Amino acid sequence: MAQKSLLEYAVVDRKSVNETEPKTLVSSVEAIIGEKKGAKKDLPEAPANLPPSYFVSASYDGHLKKVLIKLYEPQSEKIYFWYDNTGHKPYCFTNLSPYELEKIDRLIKHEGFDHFELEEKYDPLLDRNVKVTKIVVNDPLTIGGRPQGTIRDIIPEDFPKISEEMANNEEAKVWEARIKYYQCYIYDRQLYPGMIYEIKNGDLFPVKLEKTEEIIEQIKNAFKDISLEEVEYIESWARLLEYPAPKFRRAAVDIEVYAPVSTRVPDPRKAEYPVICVSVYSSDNQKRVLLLKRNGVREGNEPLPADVMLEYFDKEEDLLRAVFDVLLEYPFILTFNGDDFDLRYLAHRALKLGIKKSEVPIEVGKRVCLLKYGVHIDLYKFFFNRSIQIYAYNNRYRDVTLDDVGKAIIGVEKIRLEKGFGELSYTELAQYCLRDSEITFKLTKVEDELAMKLILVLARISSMPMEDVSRQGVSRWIRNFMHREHRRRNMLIPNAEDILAKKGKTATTAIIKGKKYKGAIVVEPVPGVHFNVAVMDFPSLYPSIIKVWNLGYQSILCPHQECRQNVIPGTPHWVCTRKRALESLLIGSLRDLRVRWYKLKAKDKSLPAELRSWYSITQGALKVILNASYGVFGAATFDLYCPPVAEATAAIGRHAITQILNKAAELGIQVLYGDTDSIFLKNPIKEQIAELARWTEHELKMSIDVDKVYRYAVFSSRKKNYLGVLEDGTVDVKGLTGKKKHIPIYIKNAFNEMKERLAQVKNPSEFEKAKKDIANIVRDRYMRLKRREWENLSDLAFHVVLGEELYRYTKTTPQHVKAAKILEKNGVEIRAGDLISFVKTIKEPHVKPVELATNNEVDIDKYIAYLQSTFEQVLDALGLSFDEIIGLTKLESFLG
DNA sequence: GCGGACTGCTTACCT
DNA sequence: ACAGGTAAGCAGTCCGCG
Repeated sequence: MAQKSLLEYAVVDRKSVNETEPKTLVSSVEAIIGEKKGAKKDLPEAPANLPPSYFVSASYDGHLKKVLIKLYEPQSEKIYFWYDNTGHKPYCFTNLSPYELEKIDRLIKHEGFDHFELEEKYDPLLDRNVKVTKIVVNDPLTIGGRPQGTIRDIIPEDFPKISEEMANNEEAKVWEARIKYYQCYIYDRQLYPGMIYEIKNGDLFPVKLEKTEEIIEQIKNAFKDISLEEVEYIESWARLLEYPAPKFRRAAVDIEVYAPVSTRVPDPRKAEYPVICVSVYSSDNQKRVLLLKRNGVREGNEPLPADVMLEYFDKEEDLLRAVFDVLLEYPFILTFNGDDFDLRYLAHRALKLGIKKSEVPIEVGKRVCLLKYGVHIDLYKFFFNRSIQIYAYNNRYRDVTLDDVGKAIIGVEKIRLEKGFGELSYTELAQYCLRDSEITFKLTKVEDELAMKLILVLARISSMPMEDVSRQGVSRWIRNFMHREHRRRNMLIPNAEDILAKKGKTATTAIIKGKKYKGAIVVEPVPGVHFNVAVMDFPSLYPSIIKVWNLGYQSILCPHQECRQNVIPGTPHWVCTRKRALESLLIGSLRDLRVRWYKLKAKDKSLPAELRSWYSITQGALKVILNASYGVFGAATFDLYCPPVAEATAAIGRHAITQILNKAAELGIQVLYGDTDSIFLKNPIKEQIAELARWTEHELKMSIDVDKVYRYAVFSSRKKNYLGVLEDGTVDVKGLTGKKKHIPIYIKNAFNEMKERLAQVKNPSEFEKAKKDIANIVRDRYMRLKRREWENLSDLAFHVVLGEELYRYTKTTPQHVKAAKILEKNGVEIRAGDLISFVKTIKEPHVKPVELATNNEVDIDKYIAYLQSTFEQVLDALGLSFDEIIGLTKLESFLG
């Protein structure tokens, strides 16, 4: 019965429609609708009515000159298209009057030019309203995006030629000319990607859910103590975060291409070799492997799961068409590196085989590959994102490869191949290929579909389509929600160069050479073992500072005379007392919502598990955004780049922690260590902690609380290097070499043994025995090294990421680069980002890729030195010496 | 010509 | 394409030294 209504909402890719090839389009439409006859041949209308559906994507249709919104209807699990019907057009702003603009021929006669409108907007840099002219055009490319002849270039180029007769000294300026048109549309219409909409009589309406609205009322009530303006923001954030997520019907796709030289990856732009295998692994339990029949290939007898469908194709073209059917069927398609390889290869290969462009359901872009029907998520891009890697997945994976990410997150690794694709039997190939799409799919399934939901939540926060949010970095997410709010409040979005000209200067000196301003304070640790250590910290210190101190590009160094007394400690900068900065409000409300609602709800055992998991995902997404919210102001690539804002934030942070340090001393508490936003207190009593918290709240207007208590902590004399054992026996290791992921497992294993032993220590008296055991662990590892006892040479390998392309190392040649160069000579393709594994050898150049090395060339002394330095970081704090531990051994072995 | 002191480069980590 | 601060190891350079 759902089928019938589907016909009404005919799902159609209008983008592919053109005069020459209407028929092929219709057939793909029929495939989607599942109806062979009766489909319209002319341009079908957008659905007149559509039940509640998720806004998952937006783009611009160059043929229709309209914004296209893709809606995912969760009942039918299909994508429906909605085209703008409001007549919204692209535009930008200028300070020139229409009268002046009339004189610019290239503008007036531009084929895309439509008309002018006069508008008044608030200019946040001047803190007053300004009159601007809105230049409305028919096509986004008229404003920008082409190499020349666009409005954003014409105006500054041509105005000086006429300005004399205009008797105007003003500089010609253009604003908001670099915003993607579909984003502009989303902001103006106040649409929220990721949220639920319905279509009624052809119009798009947001859907309200009563249940969710009730929760939002609860949240508002929980924030009765703060200003109305802030509650408004909290409410709108909460709405974006509380609305439920759908089930995502999706399929992971992976392809294998025949390659004559097995070490060389085929070029997806040339697509010279046949696609020999494609696997599909979907949320509706389809496991398919499509294989190309080739001469002389064995059937093979590798075991495959019983529910796998193997499909053989005589012609490659048919295989590709079958894959395209998959791309037209699933609303969400997952790949790992599909932008650069799988989808790109498929598209080019299809054209090469004579398939018409209109029949290829892939939109090939410069850097991305999107789909005509659904949403393509390239998980490589998503997992590559540093913020996602660190804050959402806690640095669990190191190397952004399907193998490493799969191993770390779902415990499934790629199948190792001994031979090239050309020599594999069908079943070997199928097994290999299917594993890849299996991992790809499961990466989005694990932890209650964390990856999909994160993308959804981030799309809501940032007002971006799911495709964009999964591919772009945190600074884009932040920029976009700030742009959105500028538009919503009728604020002119400033040009980066104008912010910089007015507020680009920093006034402090960084400790690190080449940095722009001074950062955080790290307190010198007190070396040794300390029992009962309380760690107090400011939750989200920098976002709190931005909130409390009203920081933002508009408020710092504001134009008002009376604000100049409101100086930021440790800087000559002042901050506005008259007007609230937008960033302060946005980041502040997000911070409060996370700390005071989502973090609590994520831990609330009284909630059903499913809801709790959603809250946990949400607070994680907020963490990612908040953690970056200060840094972006110091990043030149950020559109609202404003170095004094970042500098002020750090300066206030230093001020805050210094004040606390003084207060702690005054209260007679010994501070063992501190870093940026934390202080480690030795054996404090409850009253001291309470007083410190009370004082901070009162004096600094920021909260501080006990984050954790270590049964004991071990400090060396090094900053950012310590070890703490929690009450439950968990061992926190920070910064120590033994934790770093590049060190050989051989050394790491010994370190972990020590860690386990330390976890058992409960009080000072138990320490003595533990010390002996630890000495034994070290000694044992040392002796085994001396005797050259190891199971596998790979246990001795160092693993270092190649940060640059090989040829770019011109200043020095680090060891991993030497190893990489040797690999390259051996025909292995090496690229930036690759993880290089090497062992230290006796002979020049003292390194060798582990793949090429043998046991007897290992330089034992180098490993002993490494073992020593790794352990000394802990041993000296325990009052043990590596040399003594080993010296004893020498004596013992001498005595036999 | 050699070795120690030093600086700079690179990576991995902490907040 | 978020920031600055810290540690470690190695590469490369400078300087003194019969």
